[in-house]
Amino acid sequence: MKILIVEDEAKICAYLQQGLNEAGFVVDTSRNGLDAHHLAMTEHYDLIILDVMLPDVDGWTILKALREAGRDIPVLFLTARDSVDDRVKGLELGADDYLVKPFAFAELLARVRTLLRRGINRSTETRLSAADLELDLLSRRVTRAGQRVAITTREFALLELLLRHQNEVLPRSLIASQVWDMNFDSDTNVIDVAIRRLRAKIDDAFEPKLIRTVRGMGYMLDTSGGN
Amino acid sequence: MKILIVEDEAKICAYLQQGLNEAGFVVDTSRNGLDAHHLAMTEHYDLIILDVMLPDVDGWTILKALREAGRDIPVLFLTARDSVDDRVKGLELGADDYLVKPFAFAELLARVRTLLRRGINRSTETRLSAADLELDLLSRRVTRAGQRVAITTREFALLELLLRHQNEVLPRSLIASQVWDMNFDSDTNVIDVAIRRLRAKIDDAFEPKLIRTVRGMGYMLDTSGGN
DNA sequence: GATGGACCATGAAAATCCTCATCGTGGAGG
DNA sequence: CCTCCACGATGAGGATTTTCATGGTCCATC
Repeated sequence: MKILIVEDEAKICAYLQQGLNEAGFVVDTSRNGLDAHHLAMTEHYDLIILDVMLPDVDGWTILKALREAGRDIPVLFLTARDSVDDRVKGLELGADDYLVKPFAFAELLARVRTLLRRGINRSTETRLSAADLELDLLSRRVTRAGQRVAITTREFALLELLLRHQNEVLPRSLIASQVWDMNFDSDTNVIDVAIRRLRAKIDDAFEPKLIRTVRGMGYMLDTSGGN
Repeated sequence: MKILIVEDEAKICAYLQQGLNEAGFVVDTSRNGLDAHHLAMTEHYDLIILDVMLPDVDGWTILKALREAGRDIPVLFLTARDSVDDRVKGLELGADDYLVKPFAFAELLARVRTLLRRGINRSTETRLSAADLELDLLSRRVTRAGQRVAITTREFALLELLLRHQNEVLPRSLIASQVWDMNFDSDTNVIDVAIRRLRAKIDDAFEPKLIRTVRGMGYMLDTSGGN
């Protein structure tokens, strides 16, 4: 599997390359948009990791050019934490996933694998939702019944996981591995507490309750309205 | 590469197995000490991951038996956070590394790889030290000039990294990748702050200063006493 | 239907961590 | 030698996360 990394910051670029190499991928890198575009048009890549902020041409432009040239390579966007609105437009151009800096390498790797596994692109997921709960992956914004809800990083990760597996029971161990990097400490209740915080924010003041406890199993995001 | 996991807690066992499988290892598991011993004696493994707390025979006994039978398989111990003194003895029996629960999977994987890479066992590292600074890997205890110093998880990870690479300059990016799971946010000073906290604990009140800043490069643990 | 135990919920406190603003300092270039 | 600038140090503040203690609830068993 061959991956092209387009990222101007040398350190980040080097570490992504190293990390992905160690994970068994062949990796090319480009530090600017023009070379990136050229490479993407001439070489064959299974995936492109594309920083939006580049010194010359920005990421969207490159993506757009690729798509217009009929190239259906999966693209994983790297975006900076701020400057939200700007970015939305880019993702609408056909990126396949996004990642907001800063991020853990494990996270990147997981997404890379997902993208590669599902083959050619499956169009952008900008938001997830269940009932009247909406979660905007790009801006990391959450609304319930139209109301904006403030949410922290961990809470977001947890909620995203729940939403990506609606109506599936998620065992604690799975949650721990996804949201806490597989930190399975049998005698801690971090997850319970995190669920509690999440409920306080998105369920306490609303109906129907979305987060359901499945005794002895774990938690699930239940859209059936309770039955 | 074939690994044997000996761990009684089903969840942990399953997740280790899954994780290591995905990382490309062949994995057998055992939920108790007797089977584990039997497997280790009959099958060929490149590494054994061994929980000390088992329902029947404890980890040390198994390790001891293996060593006495002349089996030089690398062993990675999993220990619980508490009950410190008990454990020290086990490690003296010839385990090759240890890991204190809870731990991140990334950490486990790193150690597994290290152990496999360096081939047959290289005897236990129970503690690291530099000048009058001592760090007990098992109990996660730190002393400077004989005085016990309280330390947090992150601080410990950072200090361990510095100690494992004494007199080498560690670039920020490397530190970020090791201590923060490759969380490279170019404009944050988490590392600086963490170094600050560490210095406050192990350097401020002592001489010589061990943590040295290498301008433009990073930090290093310097045992040369400053020159 | 009572009892006990495992499992979960919850609030509050404590620990830890990160951000931010400001200050200090070393070194290059004048 | 002086000035300026980039880089690092530092303290304070706040946000987040974790721990802990307690209380509630479900369910198996008697």
